[in-house]
This record gives sequence, structure tokens and C-alpha cells, in this order.
Amino acid sequence: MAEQAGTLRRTPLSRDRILRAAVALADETGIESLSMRNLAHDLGVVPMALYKHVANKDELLDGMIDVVVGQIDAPEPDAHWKDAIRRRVLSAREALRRHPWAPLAIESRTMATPAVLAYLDSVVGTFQAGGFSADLAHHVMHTMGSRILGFSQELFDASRRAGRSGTTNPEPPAALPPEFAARFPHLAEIATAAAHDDQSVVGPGCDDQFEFEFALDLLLDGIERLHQQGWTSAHRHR
Amino acid sequence: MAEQAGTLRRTPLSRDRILRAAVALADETGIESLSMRNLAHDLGVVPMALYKHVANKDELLDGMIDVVVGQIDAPEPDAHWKDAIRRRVLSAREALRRHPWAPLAIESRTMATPAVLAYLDSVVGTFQAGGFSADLAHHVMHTMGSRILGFSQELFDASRRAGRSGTTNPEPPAALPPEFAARFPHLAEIATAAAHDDQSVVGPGCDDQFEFEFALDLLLDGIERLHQQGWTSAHRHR
DNA sequence: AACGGTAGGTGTACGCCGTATACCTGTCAA
DNA sequence: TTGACAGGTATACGGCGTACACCTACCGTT
Repeated sequence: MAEQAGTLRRTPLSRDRILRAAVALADETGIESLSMRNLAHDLGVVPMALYKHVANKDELLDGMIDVVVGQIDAPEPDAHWKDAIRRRVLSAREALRRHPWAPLAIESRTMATPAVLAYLDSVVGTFQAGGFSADLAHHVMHTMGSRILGFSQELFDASRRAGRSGTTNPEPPAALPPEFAARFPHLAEIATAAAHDDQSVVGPGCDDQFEFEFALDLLLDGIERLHQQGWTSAHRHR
Repeated sequence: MAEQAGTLRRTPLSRDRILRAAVALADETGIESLSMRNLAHDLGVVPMALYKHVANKDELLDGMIDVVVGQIDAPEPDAHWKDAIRRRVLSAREALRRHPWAPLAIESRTMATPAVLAYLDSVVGTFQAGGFSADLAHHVMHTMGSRILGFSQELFDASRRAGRSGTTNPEPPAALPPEFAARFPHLAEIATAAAHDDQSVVGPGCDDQFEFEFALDLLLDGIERLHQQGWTSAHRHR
């Protein structure tokens, strides 16, 4: 076996093998010590070899996120919306907890990855199947924030666009491409529904401040209710 | 003026001047292009000069966070808790919006900085002054997550501890030092109250899964209520 | 059987990064 | 006058992402 030198001794690289190795490496040693060099070493390969399969490190991270998000359970088609959402979110939480680096990675990426969008789209679909208007579904998505993904974050916060200056650059927010609407129909619907007076667009087309206060007030109202009815930890087993 | 060479031509460095310059640089060019070298250049100084005033880049980031969090309005002592919290959170949001890099910076730090802890402590205090038990105040802090800071995040998520492996390392969670209790009395109280059966500790002493579901159910209940009462965007001006 | 193209792994190099270490210089107390 | 010390400097190291040129084993075509 040592004879057959150089021919097919080591299994060939592939985007998939790279992503899995990257996820495993991040799980074991933390995201901050995931470098192209370390990853290549783990795969028994020279760093530049990776670049034949992923464009750069950012794309690698996106791929890793998609691996994790792909582990979230599929929706149960027949359940009541509330139960369906609850289960789905808890499944997301489990998936993300297996990969503690994932929340920070998701937050730090500039745009949501396809798998994340697909997941969000299907959650919106569940709300709508439960009779929610596109309008309400939209606010509700903001309210849940990244809790929908099993952690917490304002997913659509425009100011988060990591790179450039805090000065809200007045780039004309491109209308969302038709291919987007085809792939993520529910997201597209709430996005266009959100275009109150603004242009129709996914990100800055909605009123961030309103969404924030909507969520905040919903929380405060819920908290007030608990307080008024004298909640104690005895209620734990609800 | 050109004669008086070298004596006091440039204003001397100081930790404060460094932090302010760092915040300004991050505001203008984004956190990812804030390097010790760029910052030093902006200050007309050699990179290593910074290290006489800050220990390393992590400490610099902590200092920057404290600058931002320090801009949050002080609490209004006499207001109803709900109004007080609401205003405070919206003030936090404004402060953070002036520095779009701040949320990600806060999230990526391993531990909360003193200014963040002080702010959280005073929010807990507001809840308790409004008649909340330490117990309920604790859950409520989790529920609001980093929305309390004007964005959104599970502040106490143990799995977030960026560095090490995802395997929940069973380090004995050190009892919180008495000096902590002195500086952040309200936090200390809800932390010890959270030690249901566990050891008394700030982080892992509480049941993350319970806190997550508590918040999730509060949200879902609130959402259900909106849905049942036929909420539409006509309610916007509440 | 010979051959040219190509997919995929390699080697080297560049410009960044954070920061350890040693050094210098101006100020000020004794 | 001296000498300690605070604070700015110079140099250097190891690590990072990745551009670019190369090499090589395989393949379909002729």
C-alpha cells in the first residue's frame, strides 16, 4: 500500500470536504483560530489548494454557516403556527448550540446566506399559513429577531453592514431582483409589504426605528402583564 | 514656531485621547480597518507608542465600548418603571446607532466591560424599584437580551465565550467576587437569586434553556394576542 | 499511441497584522 | 549634577489572507 505512491493515496479535496473540516475545526478550537493555513494543514494540503474550491475566507465562512443552518429541522406542515414556530426555533437553537461560533459568524457576515434566507422564508411562510397578514408577519419577524435562529440579534439592522462608515450612505437601495422573489416568495412579500412610503427593498425599505419600538413595546407589555399577575418562579412548570 | 523643535509641538498621548481617536476612526472607516497601526498613524505616532497607554488591542476595544456605553442617558429616578426602561433603551439605541461597529464589538468581547455592567445593573435596579422580584427581574433581563442595549443579543449566553471549544468545559464557575457585588448590587442579587439548585454564579448559574424558552414564549404569547385581536398597521399610531 | 487542455495541488512572495524587546530622550526630584 | 522614570521610537518576529506562476496527472481526441 505504501508502494502505490502518489496516485490516489489521499482522498481528493472538495468544497464539501473543506466545509465539513472547517466546521469541525471551528467547533474544536474556536472560530478565531480557524485560518486557511490551519484548515489546510488539517486536510493535509497546502493553503493555496483551498482556493481552488472556495473563493476566499469570507465565502468559506458563508459555507460553514449554511452547513449549520442546514441542520435545522424541516417545518412540520400540519401543526398550529404557534407550535410549529416554537419547535422550529428550538430546533434552530439546538443546531446553533452545537456550533458555538455560529451566532457570531452569522452576525458578522455582511449579508444573509442562502440557507439562512431559505430558513427565514419558511418561517414567514408558517406565520402566513397561520393567517398572519404580510404586514404583521413582517413586524413579527423583526420582533423575534435572531431569536428565530436560536439566538438573538436584529437580523436586518442596516447599520450592521459591517464594512463602511456609520454615515448612512444614501445608496439607492436596489429593487430586489426577480430571482430573489422566486426563491424566497414569503420574504419577498413581506419586504414589498414593508415598503410603506419608501422604495420597495428588503433592507432599508422598512422603518428600523418603528420595528425596534414595536418589538420593545411588545416585550414591555408582556413583561407588565407578568408583573401585574404576580408572576413567580412557581409558574416555571407552565 | 518651527524653531521650537521637538519640545511640546504635539499634544501628548493619553488613554483618553487614544480611545476617542479609535472611536472616531471606527466610525469613519469601520471596525475592520481599525488597526493599531492605522490608529497610531492618525495620532501622528508610532504604533508601539499606544502600548504605553493600553495593554493590547482587546483592551482598546473594551475602552471603546465603554466610551459608547457611557453616552447612554442616566436613568430618570422618578418615572414609572415601564416608561423609565423604555426611554433608557431608546437612548441606548441612539448611542449605539451613532457607532454602528459597537454591537458587533460588544458581542465579540468575551466578557462585559465595566460600563456595560454598570448600565445593566442600573436597569435591573429600575425593574426592582418598580416592584419586580429579583427572580422576575432576572428572567426579564434575559428576555430583553441585548435589546436592552439598543440592539439584540443574548448577553449571557455562555456558549458565546468566543475562544474555546464548543464542548461545554466544566470549569467550576467561580463564585462571584465580593467586589463585584459591591459595584453591581442589583446584578449580584439577581445572579444569586438565579442559583436555583446550581452553584451561585453569574454566568452558567442559570438555566440558559429555561431563559430562552421563557423569552420565546413571552414573545409568542404577545404575538398571538396581536394576531387574535386582528392587528393591522392601522394601529401604528398607538 | 501521441498529444494538448485542463482541473487541481504546490511554492514563493507580498503586504498586512499584533506585539515583544531593546533603546532613546526629555523631565524632574533629590 | 545626577539618575530614575515616563513616554515615544526602532527593529523584528511570527502569523495572516491571498496573488501569481508553476507543475503534474488525467482525459478525450485524433
